[in-house]
Amino acid sequence: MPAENTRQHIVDAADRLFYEQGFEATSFAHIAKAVGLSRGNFYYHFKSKDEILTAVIALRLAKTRQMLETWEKAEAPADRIRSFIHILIMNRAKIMSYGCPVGTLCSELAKLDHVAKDEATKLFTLFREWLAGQFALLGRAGDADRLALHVLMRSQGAATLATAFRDEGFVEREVADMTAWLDAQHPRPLHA
Amino acid sequence: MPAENTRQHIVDAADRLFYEQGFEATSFAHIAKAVGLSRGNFYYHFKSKDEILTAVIALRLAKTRQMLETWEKAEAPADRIRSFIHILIMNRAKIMSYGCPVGTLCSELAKLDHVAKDEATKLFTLFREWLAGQFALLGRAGDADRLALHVLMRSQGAATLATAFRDEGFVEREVADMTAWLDAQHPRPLHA
DNA sequence: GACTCTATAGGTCAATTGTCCTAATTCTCG
DNA sequence: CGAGAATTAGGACAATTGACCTATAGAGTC
Repeated sequence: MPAENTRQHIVDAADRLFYEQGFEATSFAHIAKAVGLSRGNFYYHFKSKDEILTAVIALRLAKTRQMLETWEKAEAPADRIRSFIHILIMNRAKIMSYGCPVGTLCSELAKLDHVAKDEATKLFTLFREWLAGQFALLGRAGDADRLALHVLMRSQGAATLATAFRDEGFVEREVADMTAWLDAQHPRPLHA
Repeated sequence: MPAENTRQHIVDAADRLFYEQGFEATSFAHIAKAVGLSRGNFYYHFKSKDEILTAVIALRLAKTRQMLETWEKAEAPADRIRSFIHILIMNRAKIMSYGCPVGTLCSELAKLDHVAKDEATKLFTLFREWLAGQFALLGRAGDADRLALHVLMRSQGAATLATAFRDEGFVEREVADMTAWLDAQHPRPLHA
């Protein structure tokens, strides 16, 4: 029982630290201190640092799926997409400090040419396919994937610039722009 | 004479390695090996790793200014902005492997809460102000900065997704989209 | 040739890295 | 309780990190 608990604590701490400091810059000692565990004990739960990374990515995938499910509660696909866009507002404080958790992780793993980089990209794929599904429901099945990538692209760009300039007003303006763009994609509400 | 030469070699190698592997992941030994120099000798040219980073950022700022000057050769401001947009095409191979040199550096330094992070942001500011200047020439002085940030945002988003998905077609489509958007910003060519 | 300044090599330093091992503790269940 | 498994602590490992040091080679000047 405490085993699964400890494991979860480790993954939670690693998840936070990988986001705030980056994967490479976060050491076993950092995670151990955050969890209040001895360094040696780590290797009972995880055989390597890469294994922790895999667990963190799996956790993020699960959390993301859960978040997407929550957004499905909204009736209108456009409202669901708005939920996605509004993460930028909801998490603006953390984004201005550490960027987008998905984008920065993928970029770092790409530079390191890490084995798990494709696994991390699945986080993007999850959003991509979900967004495409919503655009299809909006009657844009023909270019749903293109539109999904467009929304992803704008979110990523906004997050990167938000981190660099630390400008809250910029984030709000970009979200407003993006929402306006979204409305222009489905002139007649609910035409599905 | 060979001193300035060696120093330049170090900065060039560090510039490349910081881009390809990231700042944190690049060690003195890596740079030394790349230049073919002994590790110890480094401290004659640079007192610390941060000092090399400062030199690299200064180099990139200088290179960027030079690049912007080159683009000014184009008569029409819209063509100049198109030059900027086309970096995505020109450097697509490297971008798909390592992302945007500016965006990824700023993101990494933000996570590390590094002293030089504001200095790195100046790279963005350079593009931002130059782009705003071009939009002003297009008769959009009123919202020139907003438009400049928009172009920067799209470039950053496109670069991040290009790295994650390694999709060359996506980059080309985004550049086409962005160019179309640009044309829509100045209906009458050269209205300045 | 002696002197000075620049530049380089190579060694040393403590600290930290990821990894592994063993001994001890705690827990579970018969 | 007691046997066995699950979990933990703490140390040890070689390798690497950024940083510093001294000795020396080289070039140029007086």
